[in-house]
This record gives sequence, C-alpha cells and structure tokens, in this order.
Amino acid sequence: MCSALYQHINKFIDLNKDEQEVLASFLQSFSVKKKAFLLEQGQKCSANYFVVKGCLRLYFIDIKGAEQTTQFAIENWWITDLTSFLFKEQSEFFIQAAEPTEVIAIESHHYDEMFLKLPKLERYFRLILQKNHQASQRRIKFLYSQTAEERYCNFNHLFPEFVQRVPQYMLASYLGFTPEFLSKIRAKR
Amino acid sequence: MCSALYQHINKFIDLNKDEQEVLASFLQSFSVKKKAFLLEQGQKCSANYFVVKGCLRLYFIDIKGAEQTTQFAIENWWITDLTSFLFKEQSEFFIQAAEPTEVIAIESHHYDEMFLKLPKLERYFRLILQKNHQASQRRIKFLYSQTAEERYCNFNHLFPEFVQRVPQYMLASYLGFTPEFLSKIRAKR
DNA sequence: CGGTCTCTTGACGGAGTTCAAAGCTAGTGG
DNA sequence: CCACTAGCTTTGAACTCCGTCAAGAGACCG
Repeated sequence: MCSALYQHINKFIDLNKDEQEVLASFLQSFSVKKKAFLLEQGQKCSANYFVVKGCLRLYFIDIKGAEQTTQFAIENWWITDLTSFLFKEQSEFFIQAAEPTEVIAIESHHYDEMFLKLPKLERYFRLILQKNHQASQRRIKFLYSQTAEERYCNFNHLFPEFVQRVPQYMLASYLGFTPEFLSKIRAKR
Repeated sequence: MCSALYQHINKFIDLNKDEQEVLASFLQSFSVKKKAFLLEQGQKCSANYFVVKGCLRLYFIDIKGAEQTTQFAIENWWITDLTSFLFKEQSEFFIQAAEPTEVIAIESHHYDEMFLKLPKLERYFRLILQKNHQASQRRIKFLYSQTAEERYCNFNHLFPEFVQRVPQYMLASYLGFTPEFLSKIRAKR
C-alpha cells in the first residue's frame, strides 16, 4: 500500500520490515481527484504529502485575485505548507491535485511521534530537505538571472515531459509571469 | 571556541559535553575580513558555514555582469552552495563577508563522518533545513505577490536593523531589482 | 452538443531597467 | 587628522519587457 514510499526511503536509508510496519501506523494512503483540494486558504495544513502518482501544486491567490503557483510535486516528492503544518497556523495557500493523484500523508499530530519512534527517519527527511534546499537555490538563481522567455525555454528544455502535464496558466505563474505572456512566447516559434 | 554553535544546537537537541568534543573535531573556527571570500565562482564549495557574528552573503554574477545576491546569513544561520558542497561540483556562486565575520565551518569531507559519529545531529540539521524551507516558501510568495516597492517596504519593516547593516546594492539584488531603482524608491519618502 | 475552462491575439500602459554623469561617504595612508 | 581615492548612491531621460484588459477561438467534459 505504501510501498512506493518505502522504496523511496530505501534509496536513502535502510528501513527493515518491522520499522516499515511502525511507520505504516503513521501513514494514510488515498486518492485525490483532479482539481480536488488537500488544503484551502484559511485552513490549517494538517499533513505532509508524498506523491505516489500524479501531480499536486501549491498556490496562493494574490492581491489582484490571480493564482500564483509556488510549487509542484510529482512522483516521489513531498509537498506541504511547512509553516502551517509545523505551527498549526492558518494557511495562505491551497494544495490542489493537477492530475488524478495518489498520495501518502503524514498528519501533523503524528509527525513528532514518528521521529521519536523511528529516529532513522531524521536522516531521510534531512536528505529530502537538502534536495529541496538545492532546488530552491537553483530556482532563485533562475528567477534572478533570466528573462521570462529564457525561463520558459530553459524549463521546457529541462522538463519537456512535465510541461505537457499541466495547463499553461499554472506553468506561467510558476515561472513568474502571466498566461498571456506565455502564449506570446509560444507564438514566436 | 565553538560555544555559539553549541548554544544554537542545544536550542533544538541535547548535546552533552562528550558529544560536543566529538563535534569539535569536525569544526574549524576563524575570522573573515570584510569583503574577503569563502568561495569564488569556479571553486568547489568546501564547507558549510555557521555565522557566529557578522554577515555573509551568497551571490552570483549574471549574464550582464551584475552581482545577484541570493542569500544572506547573519548570526546563527548556516550558509553554503549546497549543490557544490554535497557533490563537489564547481560552484557558480561567491560567498563573501559583508561585515567582519566570525564563522564556524564544517568541511565537506567531514560532513558524512560527522553524521555517522553523531547521529543526533541528523535531527538538528533536519530542523535547520526545515527553517530554511519555510524561509524559501515565504520568499517565493513575496517575490510573486508584491511589487519591488512593496518588497522593499515590507523588508524594511520586518528587518529594520538589518537594512542598516548592508550596502544598498546588495539589498537591491536580494529583493530582485536594481540599486538605481532602490534609490528612487527611497527618494519618495 | 452545450457550457465552461483554457489559450490566443492585439492595443495600450506602466513598473522597472539601462546608461551616463555627478554627488557623497568611508576607509586609507601620509 | 586631513586629503585622496575608490566605491557607493543619487538623478534623469529614454527605453523595454511584461502586465492588463477585453474579445474571440479552441478544447474538453458531461
């Protein structure tokens, strides 16, 4: 049921059968329909989500009413509003399925206990967070050094298959510009 | 010698005297003169740096030759080019002291060994990386929802004392615009 | 096939950049 | 402690990339 996660964990640390069973008691596995929400603005983000199959996105509504996508999570990535998840604050974000998605969730009230019972997982999540931090550093560098058009071409070149998976308006806001402008970039080729 | 770091660690986990001594064998503590470099473009980022006192910045030179500051680290923050640090790749970044700075460094060839000998630190670094991830999520949200002027006012409001500590051209690039434009924003008040 | 999303296109406007020159400031050495 | 210099900040004019708005064309789903 949660084997996709166990496989992912075992790329980073060794977790035996017994430990997997302990971990299972903290997990929930379920499906999310396309466009359904795992989090809405004003709610507390109750879980950290691991994508088994499909795609989730994290976004907020800006002051002008436009959706701004700040993060995508595809297979084998974790996604949550960390501040809301850790401190039980009201979130300013939405987490929505961009495709039909299978997820594994760790509820926040299990999170600390999980680390107490399975300290090995400290290392797994440290390594995951390191990957996130690398991705953030790379993203900021792209945002600060390239024009909108360059960012699109670059992203398209790096992740051609992913560009096909999401609507252009989500991609546009993720890359930091408007859907109209993305359309004009594409028209040039 | 490294007591500032021990104090910081003990905010998150308990590290006894013996463990502190083990840790000390992986650390180096030293001073960096203002404007001196801990990392230059093309080098491998050999260490992860903890700022005891002062201020470091991470920046790169963009295609037009302008410095783009992507991160600051003041007291009790860690800073490194993670990709270069972890994978011994040539860095595209510089790490420079924005003030006379005292740092504690963990060399990359000690990093894995440190976690083997002191697995408790997995938790400490997980928690640090969680803070970083929160900061990144907040930063992306600001970048995507506010104009240059709003970002400056907001930052100025949140960190008034820090704004005094660094030259405006560093702050401008950190906030994602040019020094000239920052000057014009300030002229309005 | 009907309605709702999504994408395209064009005209216009504005936030922020570029470039260059001049004015400041702070650090350095004599 | 003053003078000099290099680096930082300011200012203004011209420009450009990208946003906004609105209307229409496609595409997808029930």
